[in-house]
Order: sequence, then structure tokens, then C-alpha cells
Amino acid sequence: MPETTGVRQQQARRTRAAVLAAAAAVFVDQGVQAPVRDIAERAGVGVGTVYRHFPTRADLVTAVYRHQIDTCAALAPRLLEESASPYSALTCWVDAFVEFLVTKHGLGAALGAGDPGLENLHALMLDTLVPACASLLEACVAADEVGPDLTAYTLMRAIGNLCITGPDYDRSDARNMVATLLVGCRRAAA
Amino acid sequence: MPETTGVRQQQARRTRAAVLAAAAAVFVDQGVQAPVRDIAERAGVGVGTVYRHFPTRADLVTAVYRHQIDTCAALAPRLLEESASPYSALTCWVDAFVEFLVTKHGLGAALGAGDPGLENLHALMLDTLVPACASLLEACVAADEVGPDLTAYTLMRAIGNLCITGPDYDRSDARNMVATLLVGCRRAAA
Amino acid sequence: MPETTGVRQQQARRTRAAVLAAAAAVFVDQGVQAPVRDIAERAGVGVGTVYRHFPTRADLVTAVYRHQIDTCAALAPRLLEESASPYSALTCWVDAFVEFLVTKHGLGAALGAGDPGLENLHALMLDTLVPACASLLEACVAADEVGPDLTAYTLMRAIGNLCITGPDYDRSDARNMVATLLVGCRRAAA
Amino acid sequence: MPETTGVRQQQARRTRAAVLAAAAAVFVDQGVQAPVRDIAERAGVGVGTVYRHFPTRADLVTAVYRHQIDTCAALAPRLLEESASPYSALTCWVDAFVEFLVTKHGLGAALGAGDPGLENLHALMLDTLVPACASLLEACVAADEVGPDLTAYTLMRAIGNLCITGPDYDRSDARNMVATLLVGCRRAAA
DNA sequence: TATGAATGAGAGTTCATTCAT
DNA sequence: GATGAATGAACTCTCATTCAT
Repeated sequence: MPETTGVRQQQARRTRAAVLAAAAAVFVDQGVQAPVRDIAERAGVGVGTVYRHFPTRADLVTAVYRHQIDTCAALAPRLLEESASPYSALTCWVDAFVEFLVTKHGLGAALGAGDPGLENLHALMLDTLVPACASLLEACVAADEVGPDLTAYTLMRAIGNLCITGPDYDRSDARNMVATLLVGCRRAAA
Repeated sequence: MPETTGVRQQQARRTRAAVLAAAAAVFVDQGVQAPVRDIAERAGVGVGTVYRHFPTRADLVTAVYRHQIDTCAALAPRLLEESASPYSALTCWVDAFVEFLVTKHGLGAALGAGDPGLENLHALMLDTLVPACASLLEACVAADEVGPDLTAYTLMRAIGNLCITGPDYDRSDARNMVATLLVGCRRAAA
Repeated sequence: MPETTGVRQQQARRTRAAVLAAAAAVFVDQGVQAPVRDIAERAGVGVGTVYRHFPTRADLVTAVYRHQIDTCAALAPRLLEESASPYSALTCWVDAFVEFLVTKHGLGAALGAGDPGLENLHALMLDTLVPACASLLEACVAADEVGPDLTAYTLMRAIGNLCITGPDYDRSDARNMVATLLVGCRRAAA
Repeated sequence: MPETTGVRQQQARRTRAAVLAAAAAVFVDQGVQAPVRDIAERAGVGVGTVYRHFPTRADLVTAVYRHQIDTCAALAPRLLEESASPYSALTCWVDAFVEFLVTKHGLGAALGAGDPGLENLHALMLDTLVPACASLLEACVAADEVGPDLTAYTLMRAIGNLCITGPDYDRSDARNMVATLLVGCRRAAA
């Protein structure tokens, strides 16, 4: 007699949520390479529990960022409708993507470095964000605001890389450089 | 009266060169964080030998890249003289900088991540490449080809980040994105 | 609601005890500077387990000797009550202290040499044994059995040093020399 | 045609002397366990040279202290003649022995710990100092100033141990404790 | 399910010792 | 004889991962 959500399941879900929250916090502090133990401690659970819910580090990283990724992706069609031009929509969307990235200490670096074990997250971004970005990019191309030779994936990788911040290159620098990159993408008005 | 370059010194120099070559190769394969042991093995020497020649990892990384860095820096004044415009000189120089970077697996990532223990290399680049880049940038600003709000350091960091390559974002992508960034920097002709 | 002493805790405690026993044994054989790996092997555990229970070598050394130190310290007040004279109490207590020391191969030497990383143990002895010794010494001074110019700490260091045994200077020699030292401390009866 | 002392031999002797002097200095600073390289550097020679002259560390330690040991031993008969009583001669001689020891950072500890590889020095002291001390002790026993149950070797080991100094137990403490020990050895006047 | 004790591979680093020149 | 570059064993410590309870 499987209850839809037994007490056990509820507890498990709560534990899972606690781990996710802890991981998110620790990732901000120490980056996505933080020791598993630190995450477990922050969540108030044993390391085994972390592994039960997220067998690989990538699973954890992916889960932590999935919600934000989905939100970011969902933004694209809305912006396309509401904005004055496709390019303006792209600009707004990229701003949101950058906001997502610059608060993720080390994520960009890990992705950029092709960190093995982050393929899942990579795949998630491919599946979710790339299409979102591509829809905007295609609209720009259709409107002749951006040249046709740029793939959404490459653009996102470039943006992701530009968002790798450090002591002497902060979020504001990252935002400026991404904005500059977009300006460079813009087709010179005929 | 020790000869200026005895057989021993020559041998030591050869060993040093072997370690450097091995380090360069290992850095390409595994990145600048590769275990010292791997470098020693590749060079066919004991770990102690690596430590003798390069007490810290930063010493090794710095030595591996110093020559190329110097060459790159020396390029700037020549380009400024020979090129049709400052912006064109900047473009050429950045191409050379990108060539340097894209062949250095993991270097950009390590620098971008603010890797402790790479301060030496960071400092070397600051001391050597930033002035070179700055001279070109200033000329561009003076010629009103580039806006005045961009520092050479920030530009180089951005370029460095864009050169972090991976399986799906290769050197060619990096080159394109850097070129696009430079286009974005270019002041719209009045 | 975790039981006060679950099976796991019991097992951990047993492991801890095994490590302590192994450490004690290895210390006797090789001295307190013995490699951590040797202790782990002797205990039949991994090195990580040793580090889990005793993060620093000093923690281990201290734990190994804490019980005996406490017992020794607790002896002082009782002896003071039961003995015919303070000096006699001091003699008995020093006998106990010597017994503690002569069975600790290398401990005296390590303490004597001011081994860094043994500050904890040093502090423990200072906090625990020195007051115990001082109480006896003060009683002796009050009874005019010992001169006032000797501190408990110095006396204990001297005793500790005299208990550094070796092939040709055994426990019995150490006991004799300590006894002789105490005789030398005794004030000549008026 | 072997010259008595060719240029080569002279040079070798000078080198040997330089190593000895350097070793003595380094031993004072860092103790007898100091790295061989430090000694070689201080002497301005290569490590190989140190090994050539002193194949084992014990050889070096022994050589460093041989002269002082001989001087100390030679003191005994003179003191016996000049002093008012055998016990007084013993006291003076022990003072000299203590002076020798307290300036030898770590020597006492190394000897006390039965450091393997210091057997040579141990043997040297046995052969040289023990007889010297024994002659004084025997005279004391003959004069009924000291009991017959103490061997010179044991006394010297005890004194050696008492001279292991540290941050909180300095040379002055060592001297006091040795003096106290000697008082304890003195036979109560009949 | 949750736990966290236990494991052990792996990385950094030091330094005694050898040996070709 | 002198040199010092080279070697590699030995040691410390960290942390991902497993598994018995």
C-alpha cells in the first residue's frame, strides 16, 4: 500500500532539500570543488547521506543549479515578446545569465576547464539554456541584428568564461566585458 | 678557477631544460596543477631534481612561460610602428597573445581562478604583458579608436578567459570570440 | 534519538583504544616521533583513522599519557596526608613520577629537547603535574626540609631528564640518580 | 717520493678544518642533527667533501668534540693534585664537563636517546672521560667523601641528561641541578 | 534511510647519500 | 681531492568514497 507521500518520503525530501541548500551555500563560499564533508556538515547530515542523494558531485552541482537554470531558460520567450528588438531581448537575457554565473564561485572555471564529472551540468545547460539562447540568437539573425556565424553554444561558453572572476577582475568587469562582446556581435547597421 | 661553463653546468642545464620541456608537456596534458611526480617522471629525473631547479611550482610555471611572454611583450612596439593604425596593431598583438594562451591548457583557467601559488606568473604577466598591451591601448584611445574606459589589465583578463578552451569550444572559437570582443571595443566611427 | 552508546560509537571507541594502544607500543619501540603509518599499521587501521581520532601527533601523545598523568597528579594530596613528613611524601611522589617516565621510551628526550608539536603534552604536564609537585615542595619548604630556591618545574625537568634511559643507563640507574638528586635537595638538618 | 706534507695534504687538512669549524658552529645553532648540506654550505664546500672527510655523521660529531673531550679529560689529574679534597676536585671537574655539555645544543639529548650513529662519540667518551671521572670518583670513595655504589659512567650519564636544556630549563638550571646531584652524592660526614 | 567511521590512494616536501666529472 | 647535481625513500596530511550498522 504505497502512500503517495509517506512520512519516510517526506523526511527524505526534507533531507535532500537541506543538502541542496547547504551545497548551494558552500559552493558560494568555496566553489564547486568544496570537500563533500563540508557540505554534509553544513547540512547537518552524514557524508553518506549526501552520497545517497547525489552519487556524484556532478549530480549535486546540477541539482543545485537546475532551478535557476530553468528560470533563466524560461525568461527567453518572454523577453522576445516584450522587448523592442531581438537584440535587446538577447541583451537582457544575457544579463540574467551573467547574474546567474557571477554568483557561482568557480562554476565558470570548472565548466570552462572541462572538468570531468561536470558533464551532467554541462548537458543540462546544453539541453536547457542553449535552446533558449538559440531562439534569441536566431531572432537576431532573422532581424539581421547579428551575423549568422555564431552558435548559441559558443556564445554561452564565451560568456561563461568572461564571468570567471577573481580579485582583480570582478563582477562589474565581467558584466562590462560581456556587454562589449555583445556589442561586437551586433551587425553594423546597414 | 672554475670554467664559466663546465661539463657539470652543461649537464645541469640540460637537466633543467629537460624538466622544463617535461613540465611544458605535462602542463598541456594535465594543466599547471599536474603532480610534481608526473613532471619528474616525464623528464626522467627524480622529484628532488625538480625541486632543486624549481623550488616552488610557481617557479616552474613561470620559467616554462617566461620566454614566450617576453617575446609577446616585445612584439608591441614593433607592431605599433608597422601597423596602419593603433587598433590594427592591437588586433595583431592580441592575436599573438591568444596564440600564446590557447596552447596553454589550463593556464588561463588557473590564472582566471586566482590560483594561489601562481602569483609569480601573474606578476610576471602584469609586469611584462600589461604594459605592452597598455601602450597599444593608449595609442588606440589617443587615436579615438577605442573608448577610454577599458584598462589593459581587464582586457587581458577577458581575453585570457575567452581562451579557456575545451572539447566543444576550441581554439578557433576562442579566436573568434576574442576578435568579436575587440570589435566591441572599437569605437563606432563618428 | 541516538542511543548514548550505539554500536557504532562502541566500535569507534574500540578503534580509538586500539590506536592508543598501538601508539603506546610504538612509542616504546621507536619513541614519540614514530611515523604515523607505523602506528596505523600496528593498530591495523588506515592512516586516515589515526588522523580522524587524533588530528595532530600531540593529540595522540597527550591522549596516550593523559590517564597516567592524572593518576600521578592525584597521588600528591594523598601522600601529603599519609606520609610521616613532607619530604617523605615528595620522595614517594617522585618515585611514582619516575615510574611513569622510565616506561616512556623517548618521551623524556622529546620533552627535554623542547620538541615542537609536543606543546600540548608539555602544557598538560605543566597544568597537572607541576601543581601537584609544587604542593609537596611547598610543604617541604614550610617544614624546612628543602631550601626555598627550587621550583617544582625545574625539579620535574631535572627528574624527567634523569629518566632518559638507554642501553647502559637503565631504569634502575635513573631511579638511583633521582633519589640522589632528592638527597641533594634535602636541607641539612640543623 | 712522498713529501711529509705535500701541498695537496695541506689543502686537504685545511678543508677538513673548515668543515670541522662549520660543523661546530652549525651544531650550536641547530643541534647535532643538522642537515649535512647546511654544514657544507657553512664551510663553503660541497656535501661530497663533507662525506669524504667524515663518512658518517658520527665521525663528524666525534671529531668536532674530540679536542674538547681530551682537554676535559686532561683536567682531572691536575685538579686532583691542586684541590683541597677529592670531592672538591670532582666538583670542579664536573663544572668543566657541564660547561662542555651545555654549549652543545642537542648533544645530550642525542646521546641520552641512544641515537644510533653516535656510538663512536659514545665510545670516545667512554674511553676518555669515564676514566678521568672514575679517577676522581675513586679518590672520593677512598677519602670516604662519596659512597662506593656509584659508577663514573652512570654519574656522567646523569650529568649529561641534566644538561639537556630548553626554553624553560636553561644552563643555569642545569648547573644548579648538577650541583644538587653532587651534593646528594656526598657522603654525610661521619 | 541515515550515519559517520574507516580506508587508502595520492600529493607535497625534505634530506641523506651517491657518483661522474 | 673536491664538487654538487641527481636520486628516491620516507614522512606528513587530505579527502573522495565505501559500507556495516
